[in-house]
Amino acid sequence: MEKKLNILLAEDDENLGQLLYAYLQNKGFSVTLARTGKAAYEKYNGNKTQFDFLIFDVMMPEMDGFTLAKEIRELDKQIPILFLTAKALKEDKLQGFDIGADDYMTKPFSMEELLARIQAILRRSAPETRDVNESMFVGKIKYEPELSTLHLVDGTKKLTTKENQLLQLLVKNKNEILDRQATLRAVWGDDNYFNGRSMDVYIAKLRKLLKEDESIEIMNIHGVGFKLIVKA
Amino acid sequence: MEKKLNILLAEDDENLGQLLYAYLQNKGFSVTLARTGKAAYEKYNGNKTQFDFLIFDVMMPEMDGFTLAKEIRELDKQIPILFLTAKALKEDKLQGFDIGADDYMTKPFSMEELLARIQAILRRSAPETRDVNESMFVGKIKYEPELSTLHLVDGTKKLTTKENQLLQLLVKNKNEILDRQATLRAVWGDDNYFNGRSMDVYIAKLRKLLKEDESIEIMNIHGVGFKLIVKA
DNA sequence: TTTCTCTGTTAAAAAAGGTTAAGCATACTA
DNA sequence: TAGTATGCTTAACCTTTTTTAACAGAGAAA
Repeated sequence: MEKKLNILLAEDDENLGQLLYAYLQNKGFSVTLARTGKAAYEKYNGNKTQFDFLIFDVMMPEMDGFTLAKEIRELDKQIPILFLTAKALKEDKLQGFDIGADDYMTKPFSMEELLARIQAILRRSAPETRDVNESMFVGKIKYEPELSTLHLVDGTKKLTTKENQLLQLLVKNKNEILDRQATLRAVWGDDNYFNGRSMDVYIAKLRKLLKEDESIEIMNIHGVGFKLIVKA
Repeated sequence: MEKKLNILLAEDDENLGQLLYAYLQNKGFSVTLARTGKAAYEKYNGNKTQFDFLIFDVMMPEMDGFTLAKEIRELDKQIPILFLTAKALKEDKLQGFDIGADDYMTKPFSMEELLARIQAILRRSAPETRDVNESMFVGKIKYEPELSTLHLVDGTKKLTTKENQLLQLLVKNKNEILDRQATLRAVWGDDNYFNGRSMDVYIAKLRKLLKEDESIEIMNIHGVGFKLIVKA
């Protein structure tokens, strides 16, 4: 039984938004529609493990699609992103790919082709990495992000909101650097928070929780961020 | 050193074929050019493991791109295929995706965009899973760059971020000159940092760490940079 | 040689991070 | 409604990491 894939769609045009929403829903996807880039960013941050595919209009109020994608790319290097744009300008397309777009569609486009491109991208993306939503293992420790629970040797530990958000990001960037500033923005929501130490306090909490598995290490990259390392 | 990727390009138009050949070759790919679908099929069959990426014109004599792709898809479900076509017709594109295309470009297109799309597809198909346990030897000393650890005679030494970054660069350029300016940009990220002495301090640190192995030497090339020498 | 620039090394200053505990707000609950 | 538990932030203090300063040598050029 296949799990329904979750698409986050950011499109400010009411009509097109509704149309895409209905079409993709009908094709078996679960779709979340956001009207602005900012709304999309917040929905993404609300539950990072929720989405499997991102479709962003480039031109949107409050936060354009490129900026939005750049933010999210810092937190998730893998998730497929497809841009929609009215402009067919070459530089735009190239900028999109530079950010790490997987594809690019110029309006107007046909629904069928959009679907075909989504499927082409999904076919290529590794399925094992993505369908880990409901439960996964960090080293030997079972982790259920949806339930905010860690299954430790001495029982199940319920994580707090912040602990869970931070661990999700670390896990998603396993063996890669998780940028400090981007994390502060995503979890603590404040750009000018750079002096706060909350994040460090939470890193300490997580280290303590995870230390029963010696193969796990949260390594600091001085001045940049943290890296969750899971040794084989 | 990165492995050169092999592209099989099937294009019957002499001019476009040559142009693409030269461009992709210049961008660091190894390209095999076939003038007909049949020729491409034969080249593919000559050595199936040879190619990493396929680019097919749709309209070609003897065997069209779709038929060619269909044939090859039976033998290899994974290899990325990108179609080139003069037609922008919807049905054509959809037929292409149906066969299992990864992307589709309509002539005329820009070389840059072609490259961007190739890279987007490759980025997805090779989910660069960096091996955390990768280890190597610098002389007799075991070095795990991903874990920032050196295994010295008197125990395991954990390198700091900067020590590790610098050592990685030295090792990557073993027995070759590592340019000073380039290193400053790469590790210290600052173009106009050319007066700072941090790098020299870290060279000194590394020398101290590595001096237990006499076959290792970090040599200064006056005014240019450093060279990590490992005697046989 | 003389002079200037570049490098080697050490020590001290400064910045960033690790950790614990105290404060604060908020929600629960008796 | 007061008391209590919970989650988060802030402060404090200490450690580690990085940068800067200082001075001595080495190398290159005049």
